Amino acid sequence: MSDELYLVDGSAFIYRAFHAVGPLSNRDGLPTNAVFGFASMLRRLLKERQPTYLAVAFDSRGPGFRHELYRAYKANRPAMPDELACQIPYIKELVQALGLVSFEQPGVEADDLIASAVSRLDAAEHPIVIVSGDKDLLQLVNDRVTLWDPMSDKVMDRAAVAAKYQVEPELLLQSFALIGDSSDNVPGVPGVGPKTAGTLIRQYGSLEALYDQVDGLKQSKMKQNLLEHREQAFLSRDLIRLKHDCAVPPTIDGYRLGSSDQERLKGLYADLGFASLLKELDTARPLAGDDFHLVTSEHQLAELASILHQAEVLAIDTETTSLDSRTAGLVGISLCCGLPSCWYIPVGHRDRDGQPLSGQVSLEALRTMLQPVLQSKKLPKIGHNLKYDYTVLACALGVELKGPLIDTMIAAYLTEPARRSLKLDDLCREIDLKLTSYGEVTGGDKRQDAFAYVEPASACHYSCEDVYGTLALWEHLQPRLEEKDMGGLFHEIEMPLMPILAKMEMTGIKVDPARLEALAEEFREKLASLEQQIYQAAGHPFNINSPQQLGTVLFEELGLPHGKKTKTGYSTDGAVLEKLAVGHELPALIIEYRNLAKLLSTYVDKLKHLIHGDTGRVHTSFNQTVTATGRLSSSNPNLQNIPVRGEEGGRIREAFVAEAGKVFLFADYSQIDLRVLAHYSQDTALLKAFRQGEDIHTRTAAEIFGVSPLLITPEMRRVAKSINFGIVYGMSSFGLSNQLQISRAEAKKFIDRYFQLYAGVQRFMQEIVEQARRDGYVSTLLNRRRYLPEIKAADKVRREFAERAAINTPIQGTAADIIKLAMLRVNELLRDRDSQCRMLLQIHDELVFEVDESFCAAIKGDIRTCMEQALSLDVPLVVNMGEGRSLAK
DNA sequence: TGCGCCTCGTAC
DNA sequence: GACGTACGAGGCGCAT
Repeated sequence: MSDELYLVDGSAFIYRAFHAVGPLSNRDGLPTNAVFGFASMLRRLLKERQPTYLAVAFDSRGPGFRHELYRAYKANRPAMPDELACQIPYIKELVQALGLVSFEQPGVEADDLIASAVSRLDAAEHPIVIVSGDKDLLQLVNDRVTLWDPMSDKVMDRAAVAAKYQVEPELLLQSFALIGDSSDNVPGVPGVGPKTAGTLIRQYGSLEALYDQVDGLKQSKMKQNLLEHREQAFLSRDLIRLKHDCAVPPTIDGYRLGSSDQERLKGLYADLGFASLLKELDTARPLAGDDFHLVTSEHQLAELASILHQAEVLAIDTETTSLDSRTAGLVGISLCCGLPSCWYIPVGHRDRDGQPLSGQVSLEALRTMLQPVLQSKKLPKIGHNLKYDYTVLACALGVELKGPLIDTMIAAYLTEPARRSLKLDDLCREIDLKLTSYGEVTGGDKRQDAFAYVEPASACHYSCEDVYGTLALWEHLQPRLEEKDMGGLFHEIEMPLMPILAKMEMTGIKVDPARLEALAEEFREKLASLEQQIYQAAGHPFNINSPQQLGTVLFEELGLPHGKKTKTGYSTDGAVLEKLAVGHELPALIIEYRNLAKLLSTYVDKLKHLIHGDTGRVHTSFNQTVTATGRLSSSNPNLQNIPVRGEEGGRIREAFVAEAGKVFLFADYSQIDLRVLAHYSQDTALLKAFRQGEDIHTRTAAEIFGVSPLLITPEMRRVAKSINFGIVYGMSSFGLSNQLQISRAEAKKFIDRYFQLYAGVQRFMQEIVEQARRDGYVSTLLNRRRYLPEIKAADKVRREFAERAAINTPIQGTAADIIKLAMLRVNELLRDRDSQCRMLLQIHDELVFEVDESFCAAIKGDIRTCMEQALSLDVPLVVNMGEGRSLAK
């Protein structure tokens, strides 16, 4: 950061930019070359000089005091062309958006404003750089004031002025008065150029002194010119003399750079079509990194440890050999217990041949020295995606991170779950921190363990930046969480949940590879046979997996009636095929083929590859920052969508088996969504149904069909069940008619009847949409938020989508809150009973445990109680339990 | 070859 | 266009 004040001659640069940059215009045909040139100049200035103080001065429009002195002043200048004039407002907008101080005053030029600023601040002896190419401003140069022309990158200081004009800058005005300035139509004295003027002024010191003694000059053409143009010389001096008494900020603080308005800049650049500048907006200020320390010895590590013992907070980032935290090797760890000091401890860096580098710390020393700090229950630990580091430290170092845990990724997610990126560098960019990218530090090395080959010094810089950014981010996010009253949700639920999820992931679930293999073989055989039958029925081979080709076969070649269409062609989804199956053999074959192909590729084959060699278990990731509603998600593999319906689905579940001597214990909430709906809506009928422990679908059927629950047929119950589900999702009569294959009129009758009986539900739906419109967001019982900006969209499709989300999110999200609470409670219950009972999976409304056969009966009731008592609603929460040796139950 | 989007299908 | 939340496979078009 430079301490100098930069005074930019804005008007001069506008002209120079206009002429220097070739023709350029935006999509609307607006000329943009001057704005672009101006923006580029400022960009370079800001980037290269990183000024703390900067102001831009502009000429005033219309004639000024110099015109009053001399009508011909600048008379030789053509008027500003329209193509330039129309760009001026954009340049001023740019300067404002950049957060720069700017001045403009009636009747005076930019030079005068700069001179006034110099005069004011020169007294304070503040160093000043005038940014201009205009020689008139050289008058202002002195020991602390220089002139810099960024175009030519020339700096004019006192010495340079003296060399060029043979006089000190203080005398330049006198000299210039004689020389004149043809570009401004300032006359001067004919025949007098820089050399002559320099000589004269050096000798006499001023115009007055010169003319006092002009008689003494020997007779010459020059003397004659001086005498003849005496008035002109004095007038020229008045024209060139800069005004020093304009109103400008009196102290340096008035010139301090404000913060730029990124949104405004984005809008401006977008309007002007400045793609390159737009792109660059994303590159914020890089970190200086002068307080980043590489720990190269155990002695230094000991010193660091003693500092950390005093710490009140600790940000952590681990660098590893793999994205898989369970198996990753530790390469280094960076720590920060308060900005800006950060440390990097290298432990696993290797040379090109894979040999360990010297100047590192051993894993053992790291563990010994840091364990007390890492396991301190008092010291808060901050990380970005801390579950990753938690797992690495547990698996690679054998240390369980303790203390209040703080994950900035989760914090950012809670404040705005719909964010498109939760990556550390993207979030840091929003607080104006530019972090080095992983690709930059590894030099594009694509190996999984590329980081191990990074020089410790570069690794130190990179890793310290991350940990610095993480702490800075937390300082930014913490108040935002509090503002939204989400501190409780964050500290009491999400963060304590994180290590529970980490342990579930580390534990994994056993999968029997032999069963999978047998299944794979069977499926492959069936698929091969189906494939032949399909080709036969179609008349020729084609790619069955391509909906496009399938559409051609079904609807063009075979001429079957096509139903709905997708954006890209005919729909061939299950519902369509189902209808076609009555009239032709092919659709039925496709349905069966699709079913098996899906199971084989997504589950059987995929799972086989994910079984971990030494444990025979698969380890999913439970993602805590993905969904819009607060649910968890599961990936690699997704264990939340293992098939459960259908015969083959059950066969896949059979491949998930409990360890010898153990059984799976299943605990799932009964109708949690509808119970939450009852609580939210306070609907009398719904509350009553749940309080009396009735079968809700049968009850609903009885209501809408107007018969005794005893007379409800399975078909009637199915209809009621569809409605109950549909309600939670904001389904329309169209959707219901589709779902049940009934007419829209019939579907509408059912829905109307439903709302008659459950009027409170309808009121809730209206109110929650209203609330979303008013607040811009909806909340769950535990204060989780989802913003729904599109609830005000003019586009009906978008708006209605947001309305359905407004209805569904409090329900789905509250159910997610409840099961998270339950997981915390159950975790307490099972504390220190790891060997007897471990939580393995969460599937939205269900928890799966692996329990000692002998312990199952004893713990079952307690788990049920934990879950049922997780949160007190106005209806009871009911949990169904089951046991089995496999997930097939 | 790699990426993003589309369609489809699985779960709750 | 029409039912909310996810993950992921395979196809396909496009940029590299």
